[in-house]
Amino acid sequence: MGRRKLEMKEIENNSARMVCFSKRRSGLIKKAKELSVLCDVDVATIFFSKSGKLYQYCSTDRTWHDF
Amino acid sequence: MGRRKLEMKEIENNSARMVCFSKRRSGLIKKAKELSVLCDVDVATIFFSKSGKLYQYCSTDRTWHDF
DNA sequence: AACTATTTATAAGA
DNA sequence: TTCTTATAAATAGTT
Repeated sequence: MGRRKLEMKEIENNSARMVCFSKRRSGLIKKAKELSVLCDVDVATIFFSKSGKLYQYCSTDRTWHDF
Repeated sequence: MGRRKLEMKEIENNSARMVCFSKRRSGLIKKAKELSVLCDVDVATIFFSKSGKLYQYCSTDRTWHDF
């Protein structure tokens, strides 16, 4: 979607890649929430970013524990 | 999207709910793959279905091990 | 952080 | 259940 069709390869420009990550990450989580509600399914999603950050989403809203 | 806007609550009809789960699950995984490629991020997603089935996707394509 | 032109996802229908 | 298509939703580039 969007003004132009994107080629499916890494976005070279740093800020453009970060913006894309932010937008698509929230889009994916929105979809996960919808799927969870519509189909009564639990969904967990984890993102490991290039910069070493970890983002996680879980539809059951459980607390997260590391080892 | 689609012919009509869906209300955000569990789909009561069993076959309709299963069809929706199947479609949206593959849609979500497609989005996860795209995000992974475009933003050079690893993504893992796990679905726990009502019937007890577990579906998982990971962009790094690692093998899956249970405890 | 908003907007909007377009592309994409998908709910119903075939 | 697989394919189609009308419509809703996501989002790339812009402001």
